[in-house]
Amino acid sequence: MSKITANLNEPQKKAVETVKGPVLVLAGPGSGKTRVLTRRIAYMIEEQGIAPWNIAAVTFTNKAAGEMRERVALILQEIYGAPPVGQSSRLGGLTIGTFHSICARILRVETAAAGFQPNWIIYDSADQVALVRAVMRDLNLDEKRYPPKAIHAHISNRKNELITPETYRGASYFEEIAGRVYRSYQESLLANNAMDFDDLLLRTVLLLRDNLDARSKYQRKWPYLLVDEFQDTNSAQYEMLRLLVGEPAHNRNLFVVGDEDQSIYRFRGADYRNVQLFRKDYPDHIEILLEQNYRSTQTILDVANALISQNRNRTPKRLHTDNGQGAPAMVYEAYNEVEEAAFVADEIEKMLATKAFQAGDFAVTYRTNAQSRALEEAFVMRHIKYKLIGATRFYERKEVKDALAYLRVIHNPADSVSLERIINSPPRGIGAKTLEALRNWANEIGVGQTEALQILHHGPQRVALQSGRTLSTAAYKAPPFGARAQNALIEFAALLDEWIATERRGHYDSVADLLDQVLAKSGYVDTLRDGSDEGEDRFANLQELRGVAAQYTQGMSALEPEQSPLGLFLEEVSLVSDSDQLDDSAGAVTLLTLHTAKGLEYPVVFIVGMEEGILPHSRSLESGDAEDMAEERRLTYVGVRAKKRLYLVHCFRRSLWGDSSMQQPSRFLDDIPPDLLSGMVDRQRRREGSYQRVTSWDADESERGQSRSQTGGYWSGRSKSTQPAASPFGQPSNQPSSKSPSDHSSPAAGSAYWSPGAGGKEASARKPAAASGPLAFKRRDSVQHPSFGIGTVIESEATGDGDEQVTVAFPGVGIKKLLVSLAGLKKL
DNA sequence: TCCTGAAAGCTTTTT
DNA sequence: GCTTTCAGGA
Repeated sequence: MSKITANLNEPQKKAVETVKGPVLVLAGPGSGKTRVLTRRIAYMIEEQGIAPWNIAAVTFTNKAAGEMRERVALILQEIYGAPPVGQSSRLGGLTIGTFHSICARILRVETAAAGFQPNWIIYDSADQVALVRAVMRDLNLDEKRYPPKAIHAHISNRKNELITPETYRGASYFEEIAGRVYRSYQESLLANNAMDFDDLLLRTVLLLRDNLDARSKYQRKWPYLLVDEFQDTNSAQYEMLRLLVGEPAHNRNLFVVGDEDQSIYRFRGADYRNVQLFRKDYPDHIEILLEQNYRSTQTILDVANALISQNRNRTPKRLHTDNGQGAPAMVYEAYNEVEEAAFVADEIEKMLATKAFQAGDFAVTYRTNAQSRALEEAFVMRHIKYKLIGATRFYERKEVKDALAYLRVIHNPADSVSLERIINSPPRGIGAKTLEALRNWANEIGVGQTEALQILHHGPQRVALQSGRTLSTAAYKAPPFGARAQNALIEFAALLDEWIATERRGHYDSVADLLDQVLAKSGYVDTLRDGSDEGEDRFANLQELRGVAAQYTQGMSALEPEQSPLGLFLEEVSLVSDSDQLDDSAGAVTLLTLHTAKGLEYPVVFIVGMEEGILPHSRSLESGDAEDMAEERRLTYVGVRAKKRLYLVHCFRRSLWGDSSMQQPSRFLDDIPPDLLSGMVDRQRRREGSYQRVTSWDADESERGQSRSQTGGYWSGRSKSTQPAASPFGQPSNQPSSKSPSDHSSPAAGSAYWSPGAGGKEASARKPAAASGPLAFKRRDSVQHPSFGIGTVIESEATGDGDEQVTVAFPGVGIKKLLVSLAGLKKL
């Protein structure tokens, strides 16, 4: 038996060892799917002798990709020891990346192979909308009647359905307009030598579909394909997979892992029905269900099940766990979002005080980014360290975008969107009028704006000579600028020219050098650092960007010859997401949206804003589309990812767009059986609009043994409730608790579990067998390893997939990182 | 051309 | 409530 599959349960083992595909794995939450994927890769390489360069694993975030690669390396190193001398890694040539990054690589290579400069750049969402807006202005379309954002979304959706401007057919007047914009937008992208996210997929699919050579080349390159989060694939991505796999008759090796219930990206074209398509397209596939959960307590799992079982069109799964019953999920109604945040912060403080948890154990999740503000304020006030994921994304900050725009224009002078962004930033006397004139003049000559600048700077003869092209006669006429404007333009053109030359000749060590030069000579930094705190903040962000840029050096382009360091830098920066920056440092509470929370797990999870209009979101309520509502439910389901404690919090009132309105508790709360919850609110009474402020817990409650007197709070519908009376820290008092035997046998349940001061007991009472439970090893433990001998634990941490990674110092051997499930470590 | 203050519009979710 | 856009004056 392979050591790689030791300690896996039967379905997991089957998923790893079934090397003949196609394989469809439907994996419930917390069922160890990352583990299965990483071990399968390790198994293919070491046990099956498959070359790593014949394997491609596709994920949806760069972070997941990076982690997967690290974990595979770790497994291989642990089981088989250090790689043979001269071979730095067993994983050489292994492709792990997102759909988008893999497509970008393919397109770069193919562009270069076709003899073109692969220096196109990738536009982010803001650039894309800006370009749509510019195009619509040219077409004289009313932005009020046709919001550029909506038009852009429509175009993006069509692209994800593989509809090109040529095959586009508009069914309504709006769509007819959108079609015109689409065509024009696509032309503009081409003129700017740019692609949007959707182009990366679309063009790769078209390449593979229409170009037999390219198709067979990549089919031969990657006979082994693995896909994570398969339910989040859109039509283009599914088609790309199909093309890479080839005819089903080839019986090529396709392995996909997904969970229809966790499909939450419908808005960007993801279609969980691809699971059904897969079944149909690969009738000989093997289907494996992973139903054992290693993450959560049974109660939390029951909550999740109760939520998701209301959805139709799903593959029923029976999720179960050995982790024990655990405490009920807690429902709390706060008066408003300020009190909601205060409640969350209070609870976290109390749990921190028990020492049973650290700040990094907590996640506070919400539907929309806007909800983070109140939480942040509460945390700042209480000096609780937190990290906020995603609100103002780093790469969307103005100063960062400006700096990148400079670099983009240097890399790709055709990029007029970036040029227009920086041409007068800092102000250098090139205002709207001058810009307009430049645009028109460039149009007239039939060149890009950067080239027009060069004509202005060097004269048409020299530009024509250098580019080897004939310029139109318009280029030789006097330029239409006033003296002042023309001087400003020429001065800027000279700067740009110098930078472009520096880059072309490779006269910079790292991208950071280039960035320094640009920011200094453009005067950008001087203008930014105006002495204000804000200026310093922004400058600090640029320094952070510089830190990233410093990693892109001349040396690295040897690996990817078709790209300059600058090109590599710009590409990677375009394709990272904010969650990729999520570090695992345990020092802070994490604030993040439900979407970004997917794939992560925390001992304690709060879902705030469990209200109609927030979760489910008003857009989904108003659309009346059952699929929209189903997705909101899946999103809630995805959010239920606590290992031990789950809080569902909602508000009585909430301020939205300035004014405050009454909120109804989320319908999803109604779907959870009351015996899984504590702190049940009498929602009937709530609907009648009454709200009772409770500042201290009454005698009635203290009799039940619950203590929370030190913290005032809001509570409603409790004392005169028609439903089972409930306290926030215990089970519903008149609910029979016989349902869960562990409630009685373990202090890790019921009131003691939740009350402050009982944390010590809780930690010791936990079952050591629980896979995702407490860690089996701690600092200073003496341990024995079969080959390394006796050592001392330096550090131990839970890995993302329910395993535990222990760092051990072995005297005379060195420091080793070991996975508990594999290493055969014994505690002495 | 650039700065200021007022007004409008805005918020799902992300590669 | 907050950010982006617009209008008007220097």
